[in-house]
Amino acid sequence: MSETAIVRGEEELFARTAHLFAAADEVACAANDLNTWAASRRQHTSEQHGAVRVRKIYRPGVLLDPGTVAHLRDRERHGADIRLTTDEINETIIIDRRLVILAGDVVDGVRSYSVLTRPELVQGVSSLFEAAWRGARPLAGYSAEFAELRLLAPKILDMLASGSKDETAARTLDLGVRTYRRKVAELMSALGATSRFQAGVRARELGLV
Amino acid sequence: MSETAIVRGEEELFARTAHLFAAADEVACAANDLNTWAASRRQHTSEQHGAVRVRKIYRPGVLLDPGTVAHLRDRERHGADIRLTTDEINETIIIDRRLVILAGDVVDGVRSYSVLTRPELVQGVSSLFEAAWRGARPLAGYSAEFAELRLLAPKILDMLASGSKDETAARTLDLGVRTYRRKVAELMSALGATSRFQAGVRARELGLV
DNA sequence: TCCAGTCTGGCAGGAAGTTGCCGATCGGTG
DNA sequence: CACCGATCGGCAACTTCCTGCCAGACTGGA
Repeated sequence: MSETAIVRGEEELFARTAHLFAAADEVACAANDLNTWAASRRQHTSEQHGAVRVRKIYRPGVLLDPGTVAHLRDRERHGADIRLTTDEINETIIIDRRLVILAGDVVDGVRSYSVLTRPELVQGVSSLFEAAWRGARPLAGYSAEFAELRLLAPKILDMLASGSKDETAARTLDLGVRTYRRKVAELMSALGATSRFQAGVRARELGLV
Repeated sequence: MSETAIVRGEEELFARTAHLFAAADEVACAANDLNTWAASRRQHTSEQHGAVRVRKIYRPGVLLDPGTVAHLRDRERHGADIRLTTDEINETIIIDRRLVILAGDVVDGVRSYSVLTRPELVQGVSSLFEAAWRGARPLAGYSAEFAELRLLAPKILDMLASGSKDETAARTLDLGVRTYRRKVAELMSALGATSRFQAGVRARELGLV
C-alpha cells in the first residue's frame, strides 16, 4: 500500500485493513454514529481484550438510541474508552499512531476512505484527535442526563419525521404542548441542531428515524 | 434459494442475485434514491440494451440533485422507463414478474432485503407496483418544472442544514427573504415534506446534504 | 409530616416560518 | 414601443415554534 490510498466502499476497506485491526495495540476512532466503522467491529469484539487500547469519540446524539447506548456500555465493559463531544468531527480512525483512515463522501452509494501512512500526516491527524479527545467528556457524564429523554425520543422523532404539528404530536403522545416542545428542544440540543431542518438531517444521519 | 429469503447487506444481495439481473427480460424498480439498488446497476449499464424492459419509480426529490438528474436522463437514453410519484413507496425490485426484492431496515449499518419467489406474493407485489406505476408521472413532465429550482437547491439545502435562520441564509445567498422562503417552500413540496424537520430527514435520505 | 428537588403544562410574549398580495423589474415578442 | 409573462422582493396577516415564568403534582428523603 502506498503512503496515501483511496479505498472505495467499506467492504474493500475492511478487506485491506482487517489485518491491521487484528494486530493493533491502539485504536483511536471518531465517528458520528455506530455504523460508520461497523466493519471494523467484527474484529475487536471477540478477540483482543488484553493490552489493546481503544478510544472512541462520538457525538451526544448517539445517546438518543437505546440500542446504541447499550452497545456503547458493552464496549466500555470490554475496555474501550468512550467520550462524547459536541464539536463537528470528521470520521477518523487512527491505528497504532501509524496509520490513519479518514472517511470521505458517499458517491454512487459507496463511501470512499483515505488511508494515510505518511508520518507527518499521521502525526498531524493524531494531534487533532488528541485535542478533540481532551475536549470530549466521558460517556458516564452524559448518560444519566439522557436517560429519561431516551425513553420518549423515538416517539417524538417519529412524530417530527411524519411532519406533524406540535399540537397534534403532543396530543398523540398524551403530553402537554409545553412539555412536548421542551422535549423537542432537548432533542435538538442533544443533536447539536439549531433548526428543525438540521435536527432532521442529524437524526437521519444517526439512523434514529 | 427457498421461497422467502432474508439477505443481509447489499454485497450479499448482489452476489446472490447478479445472475438474475444478467438474465432478466424485465426489471421493475421503486426507490427513493439512486443509491439503494446501486449494486444492481453494475449489470444493466453496459450489457442488456436489447429487449429488456426497465421501469423505475422515484420520488420527485431526486430531481433536486443535478448529478442524479443527469444520471436518470442517461438511463432513459439507454431505454429505461422512468416515472416519479409523490406517494410513499417502499423500495422494491421485481424481476421478470417472478422474483421480488423488498428492502428492509438498516440494522448495525447493513440493510436487510427480503427476496420473495412465491407466486402469490410476487403477484401481489407486482399488482401494487403496477398501480403505483399508473399513478406516477413521466420524468419529462417534472423535469422542466424543477430546472431552475435545481440550480439553487444545493445552496439552500446547505444553509438549512447548517442551521441558519432564513434571514441570514437569504442575505448569504443574496436573495430577498421572501424569495428564499419561496424556494424553501418549493423544496419542501418537492421533498413531499410538511415540516422542516421532515424535509431535513428526506434531504438526508436522498444524500442532498 | 414537611421540605426540597424535579417534572409538568398552561400562559404569555416574542421569534421564526408561511403565505397571499402587489407593485417593480427583466427578457422576450408582436 | 407596448405588451406579456415570469420572477423578485417588500409588506402584512397569520400560523407555528420557542422559552421564561410559575403554579400544581409527584417523589424521595429527613
